[in-house]
Amino acid sequence: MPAPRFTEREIDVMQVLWQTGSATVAEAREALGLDLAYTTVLWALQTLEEKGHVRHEQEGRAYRYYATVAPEAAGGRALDRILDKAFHGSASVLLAQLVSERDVSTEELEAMRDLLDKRLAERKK
Amino acid sequence: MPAPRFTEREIDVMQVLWQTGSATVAEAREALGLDLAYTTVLWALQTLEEKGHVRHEQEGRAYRYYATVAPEAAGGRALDRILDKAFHGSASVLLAQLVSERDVSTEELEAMRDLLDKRLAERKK
DNA sequence: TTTTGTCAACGGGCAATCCCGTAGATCCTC
DNA sequence: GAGGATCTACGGGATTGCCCGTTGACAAAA
Repeated sequence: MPAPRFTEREIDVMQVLWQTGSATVAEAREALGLDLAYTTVLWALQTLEEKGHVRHEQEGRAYRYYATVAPEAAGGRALDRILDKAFHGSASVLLAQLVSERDVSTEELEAMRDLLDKRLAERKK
Repeated sequence: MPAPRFTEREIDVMQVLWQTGSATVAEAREALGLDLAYTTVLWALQTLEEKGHVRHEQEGRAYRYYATVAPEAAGGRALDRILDKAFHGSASVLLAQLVSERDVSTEELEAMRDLLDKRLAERKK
């Protein structure tokens, strides 16, 4: 229900959780690579939990944190913003930018085209 | 050289400049629609200029502001971030999110597919 | 000349973000 | 037990984003 909006650090931490599935503070700190104090990472996780984007379970003496928001949901919301602000709401202009000036593999391009074909076929019906 | 990164308000203001081409403070304030004080909009433009994302020319007694960054460039950079953080760097997953849960017209879908076809054809050569 | 209106510049205030040091609890080892 | 390691909780400091009121410059109208 809540529309996730993340700050800089928050999204860094979320990325770790999305990639690893879950993490303790120490694990997240390690995965981040940045040179942050333990309590800084703890603070980020606690504020994320306060906002409901993360939950934790006790694991021994430590907390293990889990994302409660799927990356696609967060990404989708961010996409909305960019689409509106920078691409006039045009998905095709966004796509053009996405595949230009960026190395997208042939396989990926084909997958993308197939996806669109499929969606167009459905629409025809 | 400059890697544009915008805050909330900044992007609002940039959007005005992108849409209208240029604007004085008063014009931008008007176009924003939000109920902001004159000096608040001025502040936003001045900080944007400080960061090099905007420039101004004298026009009568007022300044006329222009964006120095194309919306596609700003959007592309933002896309980079999302692609990396929320979509594992996969453009196709991002595309899937883009066309689902969002109303994209059939024409637009076709334009997107054609774009990908074209790009794939070029790659074959 | 006086008044009025519009403009940029300047400074201050508030809240959020970000970061860390310290304290207190708990467990493990000796 | 005592000492060390590891964890969360708590509070404070620095920075940044954000917003506005006031001031002074300037010109046009009265």
